[in-house]
Amino acid sequence: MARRTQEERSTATQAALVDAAIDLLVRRGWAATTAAEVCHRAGVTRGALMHHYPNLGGLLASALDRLYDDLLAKAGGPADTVCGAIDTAWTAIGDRRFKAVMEAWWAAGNDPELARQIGPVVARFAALVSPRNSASKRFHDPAVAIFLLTSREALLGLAMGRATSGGRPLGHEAAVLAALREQATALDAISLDRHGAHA
Amino acid sequence: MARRTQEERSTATQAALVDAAIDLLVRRGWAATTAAEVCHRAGVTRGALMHHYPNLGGLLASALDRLYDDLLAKAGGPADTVCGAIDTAWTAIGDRRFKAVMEAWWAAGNDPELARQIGPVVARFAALVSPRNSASKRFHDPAVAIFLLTSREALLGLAMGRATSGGRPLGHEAAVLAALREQATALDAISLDRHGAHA
DNA sequence: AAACAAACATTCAGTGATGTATGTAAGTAT
DNA sequence: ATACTTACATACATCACTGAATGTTTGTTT
Repeated sequence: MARRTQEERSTATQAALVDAAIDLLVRRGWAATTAAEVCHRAGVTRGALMHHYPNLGGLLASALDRLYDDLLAKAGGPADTVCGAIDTAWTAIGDRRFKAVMEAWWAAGNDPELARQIGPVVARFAALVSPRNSASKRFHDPAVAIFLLTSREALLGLAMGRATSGGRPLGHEAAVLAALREQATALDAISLDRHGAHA
Repeated sequence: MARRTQEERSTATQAALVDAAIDLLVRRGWAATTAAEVCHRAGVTRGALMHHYPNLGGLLASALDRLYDDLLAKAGGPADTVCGAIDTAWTAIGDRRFKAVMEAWWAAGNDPELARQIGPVVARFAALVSPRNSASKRFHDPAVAIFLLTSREALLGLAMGRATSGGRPLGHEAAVLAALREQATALDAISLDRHGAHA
């Protein structure tokens, strides 16, 4: 470690804090994600955290924000097929780090104060996994819309099953995913007949 | 309040504690369900709690156990149609008190110690909302089985949506439920053709 | 290199939760 | 009526977490 500029130092410790926070949320949950533990894992002291963020909540909001960007990049742009929409949603929801989002989501549901602090980023995630942001006309078909809504709930259920089983996928997870994709593909075929011709 | 027998006193305060615990879990979540707060709402002191239960976890396990019995009675016996299975599951999952179960379930996922204490009762709930306990032969059809599994995940997703929205149902909840019941009814019709004739 | 600012580290006081220990009142047996 | 047990209440010691205040190092400016 030669000489590092101030900005390099800052971004390095911020990254360490953010990574440690996400990892801790995923592994041990919201309650165990304490400032002291995050700092310990990040290899800094609580003074560093308080210097960069107003409080623990501020760090967590920032960490979730970065995680959102990561998952968004991983998922790619909005899909234009039903099956693609399923895959996009599962790319985000099925990621093991998504548990951090659920932890925050769940905690915010019980704490209005916290909801104000991390509400915006949770809303971003809600939009990411929601079919509404897919502007494709094909999704305006009521049958498609309701299928996507139902599927999203099922994917969240699977994610919850994982989260409450130590991160291990449920035994029927693969089968459920396959069934959803099959239905989606069928809907795509129908939809292509109707709307696909005049694109 | 005339003279009460010891047993009456015991059951009364135990009921008060159990009810307060469930109510608190539903309204304010796991973290806010502290021994002091539960006792305050139950109108007793922490001494009473410690007298009847080894610790807070013991009370919560007992409370969830009673809640399980309540929801089981409300749901009725195992259904013999696909649509009935959906309704049965939703009778339990859709109950507002089910949030208490989810709170415990979620917390136990992050705390092995807690998992040992409330693991058994959570497992009972898992079985209640699982299609596996329906012994009907009709459910052995792979298409039916996978549909039930997928539906259960979707119902859990809806319950989670409620829980994280202050208990208010999501806007699309009714539509999703209707869609699931419609699919279930269709499966029942097919299944009746095949197996129903020779009953 | 001196002066300054940013990036940390350390310490401290306050809060809230928990389990235990002990005291008291209500019910039960003889 | 007395001894005894059960059902509580109160008081206490402890621990974990937090935010604030202060001290120290590292980098930047001139």
